[in-house]
Order: sequence, then structure tokens, then C-alpha cells
Amino acid sequence: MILPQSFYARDTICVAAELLGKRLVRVLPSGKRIAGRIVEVEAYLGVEDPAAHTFGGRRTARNEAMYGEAGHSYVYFVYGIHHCVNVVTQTQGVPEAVLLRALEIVEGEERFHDRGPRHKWFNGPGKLCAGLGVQRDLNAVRLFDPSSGLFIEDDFSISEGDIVSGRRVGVDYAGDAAYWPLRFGVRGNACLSPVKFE
DNA sequence: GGCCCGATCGTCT
DNA sequence: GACGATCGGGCCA
Repeated sequence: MILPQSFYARDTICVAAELLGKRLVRVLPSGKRIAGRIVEVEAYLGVEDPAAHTFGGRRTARNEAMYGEAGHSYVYFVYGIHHCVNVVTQTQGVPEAVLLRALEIVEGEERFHDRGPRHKWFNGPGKLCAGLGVQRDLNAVRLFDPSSGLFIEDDFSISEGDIVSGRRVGVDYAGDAAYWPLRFGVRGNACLSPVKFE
């Protein structure tokens, strides 16, 4: 049911595409379970990717989790307001990851009914973290371990024809790399982030 | 629906 | 001291 660590220790683009349809589960300190189907992701290809935090081998306290074992989380804080969560891929020392950008809720809906239309509850990386209560205390945790409070379960697989790809969002500083087709989504899903795939 | 803009602070130089 | 792997509100259509 829970995806094994070996799922993540592979080519980052493959992991990104195969994460679509899987179930991201958050168990809050209260024991309450919230889960959503992953419908949008972005791949970040490590030292050779100008859009990645680890471009050129940059290694700091913040991005240390990206250099760690596959299947760990990488949570960081942006714009002074939001958190974003990634899944670390590849082997130790190869700092690649997949950013989780949007979910379709499947468990715990009642908690969100006062937050506007359902398809906007998790349609962006910042809202995804806010909705699940993901902050830096969940950085570098094991996503293949149910005791982490954040883990990923097998659920659906999306066939290649139902996956759309496009440019990545918010990385214009990376030049051409912003246009590499490393964002993947479930075709036609209402819960995708607002930025269109081209 | 789309475009513009301000918020707000951790992180790195 | 500058900037960001974002969001929501305001405005216009």
C-alpha cells in the first residue's frame, strides 16, 4: 500500500510521472488523516538544472535533504509566507527531487468546506502545504514510513496519454531551463494549479 | 477568465 | 541587502 523507498531511487522524470495518481497522506498530531491524489508535479534535475536549488552543486543547510536518500522529503520556505514540499529521488549524493504542486482531496474533505470551491483547496504548492499542515518540521522525513506523519500510498497509475507536460512555474530566473517540459499533470483534472500547460 | 501587484521573512552573498 | 520552485485581492472584461 505504501510506496517503498525503491520507488524513488530511480530516474527523476520517471518518478515524477509515476507519482501522478498516487495518494499523499498526512496524519496530523491529533491523529486526523487527510489525503489527496497527486495531480501535478515538477521535476528538478539537480546539479545540471539551473532552476534547481542544487544547480552547480550548490549545497547549503537549506537544501541538504536533496543530497540525502531517495524517498525523503525536502520542505523549504518561500516568499516569506509559503512552504513547498518535494520528494527526493535518485541515490544519496545526487540532489534531484520532484515538487508536489497540486492534489485532489480524497480523505478529510469536511475539514475544508469553509474554504471556497473544492478544486482550489490544494491547487498550488503553497496551498498544498498549508492544507496538510506541512512545515519545516517535516523536512527530511521518510515518505515510505507511516510513522513520519507524511507518506505516499500506491493508488492509481495514470497512463501516458492522460499526462500533460509543460514549462515549469516561477523559475524565469533559470532562462531556457524554465521552458524544459518538466511539469506534469493529470489531463483535464479540475484540481490543477491555475497556470496552464501549453 | 486574465493581468497586476503587494505581502513578508528565511536564506545566501 | 536582495530576492524568491507563491498566493489572493483588486480590477477589467
